[in-house]
Amino acid sequence: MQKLKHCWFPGRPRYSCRFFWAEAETLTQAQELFSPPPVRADTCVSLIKQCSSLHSLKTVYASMLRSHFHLNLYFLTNLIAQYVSLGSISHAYSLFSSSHSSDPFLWNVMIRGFVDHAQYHRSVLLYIQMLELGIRPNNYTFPFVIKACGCLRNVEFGIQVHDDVVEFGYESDVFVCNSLIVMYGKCERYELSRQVFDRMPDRNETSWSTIIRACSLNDHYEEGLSLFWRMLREDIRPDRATVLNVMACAYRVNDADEICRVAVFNGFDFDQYVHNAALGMYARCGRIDLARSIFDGILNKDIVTWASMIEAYAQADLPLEALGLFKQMNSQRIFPDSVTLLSVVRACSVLASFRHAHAVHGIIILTGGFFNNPLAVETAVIDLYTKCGSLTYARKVFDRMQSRNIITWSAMISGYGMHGLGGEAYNLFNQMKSSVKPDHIAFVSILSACSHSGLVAEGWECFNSMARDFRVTPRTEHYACMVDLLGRAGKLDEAQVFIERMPIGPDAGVWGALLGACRVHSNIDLAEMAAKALLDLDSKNPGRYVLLSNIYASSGKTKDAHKIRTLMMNRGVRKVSGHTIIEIKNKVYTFVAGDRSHPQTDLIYSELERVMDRIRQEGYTPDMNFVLHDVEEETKEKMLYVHSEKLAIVFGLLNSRSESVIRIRKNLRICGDCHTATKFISKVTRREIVVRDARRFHHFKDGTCSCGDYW
DNA sequence: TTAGGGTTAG
Repeated sequence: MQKLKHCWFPGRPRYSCRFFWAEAETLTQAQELFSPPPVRADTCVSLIKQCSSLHSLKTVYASMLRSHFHLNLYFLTNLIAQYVSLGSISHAYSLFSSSHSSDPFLWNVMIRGFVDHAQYHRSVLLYIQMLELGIRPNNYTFPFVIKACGCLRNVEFGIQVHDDVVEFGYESDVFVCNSLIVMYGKCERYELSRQVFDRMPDRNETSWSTIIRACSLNDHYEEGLSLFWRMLREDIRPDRATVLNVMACAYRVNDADEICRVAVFNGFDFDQYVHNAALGMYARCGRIDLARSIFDGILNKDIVTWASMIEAYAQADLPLEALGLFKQMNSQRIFPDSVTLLSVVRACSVLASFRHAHAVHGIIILTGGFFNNPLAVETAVIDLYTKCGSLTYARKVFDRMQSRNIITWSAMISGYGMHGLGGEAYNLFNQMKSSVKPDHIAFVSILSACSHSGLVAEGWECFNSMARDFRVTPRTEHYACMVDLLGRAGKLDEAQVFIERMPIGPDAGVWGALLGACRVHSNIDLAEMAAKALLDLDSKNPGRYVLLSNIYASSGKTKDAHKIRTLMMNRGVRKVSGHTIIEIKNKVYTFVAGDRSHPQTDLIYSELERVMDRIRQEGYTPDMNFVLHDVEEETKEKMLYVHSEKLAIVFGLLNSRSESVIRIRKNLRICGDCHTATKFISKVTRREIVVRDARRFHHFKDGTCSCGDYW
């Protein structure tokens, strides 16, 4: 008996067969019978590249072992590259490790292999190891490593690699620079992208394409467009990628038309990618009709075409159209991918219909999870259930998930926050910390949850831990959450000092939070200060004007209130009209203030009178502050009792079973008087009423609201 | 052996 050591065996590329024992004679016979023919040097690489399966590649590798070609660096590099392209990163790395080579070509292939398989951390580690071993990276190494930094959103390491680029003399290489532009763009450091672009001695089409992409990723749409026009003026012909990138920058129909003209002129009139992007572009420009005609004009609709149109409807607040299209897609037997499902889920979230949410969740289960990103879809379902009012279902999905990432945890934490369960959100946040490092959005979720529940100490604790424990630098949205938290809790002076001490300039969100707190606690002086900053920073937002006007009105300063309304009109800012929707017996009904369009109008109004009488007897008094200058967007002529919330609730009372929960959705924040009235209605009718407004959920039961009047 | 592109969860 002897132990086999160097036999070929396709399943084990490192030619050790320690689990097999055989007689020496048997081995010799077997080798003679089954050994693959030796490979020839002139055909070795083409043989490797022809392999379309791991099995055939392993056979070629076995032949190479017989000829000792695995010791040839050129052959080995090709072999590793082929293992990578066939998806076996473990075999590739095993061969790479055994080679102990310091050839940068080989290292580049392995670094690229990790990047191609989304193992960005490993590619970065390999790059570090390469430097430690004194192997010089070259112009091919940097694009791979820089891409990994961009995908990891690790700008700190990206900057270090950029330093290496300079040190090794590749700062003028067009491939390296283009990679840097993308990496900085992805890491939200547009100014660095632009710096690289401006300093490039030579640019190619990709340089223009990538800088425009960096613009769209960082919301610098105007700059993206102007770079595109400049590119055309410099007689650089846009390629498909440039057209697609600039389409993501267009938010005006005129620009969209112009880009389409350029696209057609450059021969992209029959390009499906460009058609799909154009569809999305027109939808973003508010022309859903044009988006639909592009959709209808595409004869061979691919999955992206369908997903883009469904998403366009969802974004345009047309959820029923989105769901209708999804149904049409299913009837054509087109299997949805995860992106389509995410758009469908988003449409359902807009609809806030528990029944639809349940149905869509059912469809997702029926697909058997045969789509590329189940984690994203399950996370979206958690968000969907929380937005449709069911924390119980959201939590069930959360608990049954096999893996969770930071987005999953944040979705659940936000869900608790939206429903006023700050304590649960805080517990879950602490639980999360042991498995996942919180990012900046997770902190927004928890700070906002603390703010909605008045958890001041917990909010401070989380805020202070951000930079100290997790190296997350607070952004303006975190400061806004803290101002909201302090302001709602009545600590207006503390909120003001907090703003004064901010290391970054307060934005509209921060001032808006202070203004909102001033409204709750009737502090007119501070409100004026916040509003002064706000009306400059966020002059197009109608809610800001209405809020300030309301503050003036409720403190008797009707002239000032009127002045603000006039300013708003003069600046051409139009109010968003408020509406409330309710779903009854599989049908969705929409109400606006003073709505008389419904067939049951007479019945609704007489029932409304009756309900209002009953709640008055219970102690309800109308809050007249909301009469002349209603909370946000409804016309001031309307009387309180015909607010859309009350009409929808009464409609629900008339058309649902007495034991069922009434669920309504308001597109803006609930009016203060409606909030009070709904508490009374829940008491006198003994009905549970769930209101989802633009900010959060309110669960009304037995005369109280889950928000504790803290909204 | 290198860079960029249509839909995309908190």
